Amino acid sequence: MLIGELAAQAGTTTRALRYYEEQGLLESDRTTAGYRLYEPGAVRRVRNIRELLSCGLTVEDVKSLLAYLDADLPEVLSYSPLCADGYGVGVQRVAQLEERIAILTELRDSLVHRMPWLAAPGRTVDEQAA
Amino acid sequence: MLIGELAAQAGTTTRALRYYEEQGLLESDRTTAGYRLYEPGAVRRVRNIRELLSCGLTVEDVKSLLAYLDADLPEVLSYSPLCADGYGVGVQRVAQLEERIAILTELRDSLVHRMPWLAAPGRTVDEQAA
DNA sequence: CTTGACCTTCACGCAAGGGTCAATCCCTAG
DNA sequence: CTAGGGATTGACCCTTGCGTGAAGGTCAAG
Repeated sequence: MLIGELAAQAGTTTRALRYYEEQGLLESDRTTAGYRLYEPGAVRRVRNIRELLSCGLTVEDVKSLLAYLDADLPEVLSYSPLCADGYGVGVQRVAQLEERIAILTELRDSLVHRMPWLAAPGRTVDEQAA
Repeated sequence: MLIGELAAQAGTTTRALRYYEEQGLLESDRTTAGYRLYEPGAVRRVRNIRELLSCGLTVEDVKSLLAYLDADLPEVLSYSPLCADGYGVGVQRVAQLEERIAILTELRDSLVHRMPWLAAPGRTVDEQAA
């Protein structure tokens, strides 16, 4: 399978696949002409990579989970001894996401606080002074 | 007042002040030698700029509020006819912040959903299946 | 003379790719 | 056998936001 077909089957672009390879998330054989050559299993691998990325993991995070990328991800993530590798990554990333959320929330609140007439339809601002 | 002193009094760096000027947030006279020369009022202006930025407004946002930067910001923001200019900016920026918060929150939840053993100490995940 | 503050201009940093380039390769029709 | 069109290659710059950093030069004072 060439890169174009893999991209199509995995629902992404050739550009992204080359990027993943450059980042060390993906490997490929080469034809004599230098074309990247993939086995059918690469489709699942790429889908796994993309799902993890879309969940908020970074390329670095995914890199630390390389060993599990060819398996069925939902199963592995739920039950397996990936814990040793995955637990740290997951905890750290969730913590980071929550930190970013907290920062943005404070930002939002401070903005609303500074411009009271904004009367946030969202939340807080001293809990709407309720 | 030269740029170094303004930076010190406003609690920032000379680099940032030149950057603000480059972005059109700040003006300066020049000495014959080309040194930036500021009036004492510039301190408040810079503080206002920095506060608005730290509240989550962008440089572009602040640019649209140029006319109010030399006044007492809390007062202006709370009561004045800045509304015309500021309301749109504020509403838009709050909306953008809330969108980013929503994106990150979904990301966090999807990650926790994928790695159930994370058992978020934070929130949601189907409200902790409570 | 030398130090220190100042000047401008260019480049870099993050994240995950997108866009575009010339050159090379493969397959097919004529 | 050959031309053409589509796919692929690596390499380069671009994106967003808010600055930071360095290089190389000018200015004022001790």
